[in-house]
Amino acid sequence: MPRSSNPKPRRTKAEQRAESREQILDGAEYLFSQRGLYGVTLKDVAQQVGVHASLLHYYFDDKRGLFEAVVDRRASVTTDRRMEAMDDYELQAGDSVTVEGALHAFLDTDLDLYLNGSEGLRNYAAMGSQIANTVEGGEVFNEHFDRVVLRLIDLLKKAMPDAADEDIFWGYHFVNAGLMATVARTRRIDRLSGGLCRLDDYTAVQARMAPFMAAGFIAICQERALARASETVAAGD
Amino acid sequence: MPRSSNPKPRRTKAEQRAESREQILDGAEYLFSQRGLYGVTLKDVAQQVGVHASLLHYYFDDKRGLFEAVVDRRASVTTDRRMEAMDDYELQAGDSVTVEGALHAFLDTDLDLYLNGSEGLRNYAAMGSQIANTVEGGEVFNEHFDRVVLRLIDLLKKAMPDAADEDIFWGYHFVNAGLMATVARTRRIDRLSGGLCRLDDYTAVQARMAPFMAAGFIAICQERALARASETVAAGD
DNA sequence: ATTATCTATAGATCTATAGATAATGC
DNA sequence: ATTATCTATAGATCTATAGATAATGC
Repeated sequence: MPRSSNPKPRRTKAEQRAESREQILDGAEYLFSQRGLYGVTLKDVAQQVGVHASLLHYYFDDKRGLFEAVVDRRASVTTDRRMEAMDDYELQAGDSVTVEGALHAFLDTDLDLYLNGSEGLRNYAAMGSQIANTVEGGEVFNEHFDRVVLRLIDLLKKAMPDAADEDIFWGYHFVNAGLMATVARTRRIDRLSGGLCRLDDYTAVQARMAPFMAAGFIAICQERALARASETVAAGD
Repeated sequence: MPRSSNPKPRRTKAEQRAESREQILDGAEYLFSQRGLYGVTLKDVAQQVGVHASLLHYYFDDKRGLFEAVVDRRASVTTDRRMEAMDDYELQAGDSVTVEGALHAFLDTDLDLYLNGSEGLRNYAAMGSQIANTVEGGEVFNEHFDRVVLRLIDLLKKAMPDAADEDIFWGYHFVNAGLMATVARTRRIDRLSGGLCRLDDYTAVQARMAPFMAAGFIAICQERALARASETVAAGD
């Protein structure tokens, strides 16, 4: 029942190729976001798209090739946008980079993309949050994300020059967790809150996430800095 | 190579049954934590444990039965412990419940259990964090966790009587995300930090998580409370 | 006599490939 | 003539079941 039944409009082969690839990637992205990598068979994807299963092999060789193509299609687009947002912020903030500002730059681009973006982008994000937690699948994503993370950490160090690296990394751990859980869109928060919160209410998330995380950062970085200071005093040097 | 080759010590049938069940559950728990629900076949589990695949059907009927048995074995134990910890805290704190205190009660029991506990418990937690993000698998867990969550929210409302429910739920969303990401134990933070942070360093996590999240809560609850107040003033009533 | 475990196997499903057919491109 | 798509099928793997065998329990 997918598969348009109206007579195909004339297309060049290149167009046809591109369109078929895109449709297959869309279908795979959607199914992977629902059931993870192993929960989806090539046949499922073919059925979802409305093409024959062997066509997936024609375009993507094998299952791993298909998965990597799904990631490659989006990864550079989204990471580029985030890098840009952080570059812009740094330029604009000059010497007065703040934790909250850096986090807004880091988070809001992604939240906007994944909560307000196309259905494909939303599926991609949900897929990522599910697979990034995986031992194997995680690697495919992390190689794309590492540079974005290190850029954020760089900004955070500027905003908190006295903080210990350790504390900044721990803070990042919590930030990333919140981001992943949000774009996963499992709607648990919707259910728990009885509809009071809606996970894809971008404005609500955007208004709370950076401030929440910024306060957390400042708390642990200051607290630990004080603890270190008093240890030094107690040690007598 | 699993499967002890030394002559079996004499055991009663009930003991044998219990031991076989446990071993199968351990193996399944481990494999599910590594590759998720769909990434593991019954044959994989049988091989891991060193028994014949058909034995899994004998004990657990089918794959879903096995999965549910894995969850059932741990779920009530861990949720009971957490409920107890929160009850104890409330009793001890009396009228002066704090956000950080409530979060310590909520988080540290779990962190202790899952970072310091037996290998089985650690696997269980990693499995949960991976599967809770899933559309299907999530349900199995959430039905156990809901009461723990609502208990925490109850405590948080006591600590912040002026906060909007909405803000408390959003804060919880971030807390839970951090907890899940921590017990998932993918070691991404270890890699990113170049070994500076270790995800299973219980003391490090315990010292930072509740303070981080508490500061976040207070930030968004106060900020939003102020915003509501000024809206009211602006509206003139 | 009952229960735990293993053997054998049916039937379904999955990945992957070879080769046929249908459409576009010169 | 080249490329996109489909048909047919091999071979592997998976779940599940029936029935045989080995061990424990009276």
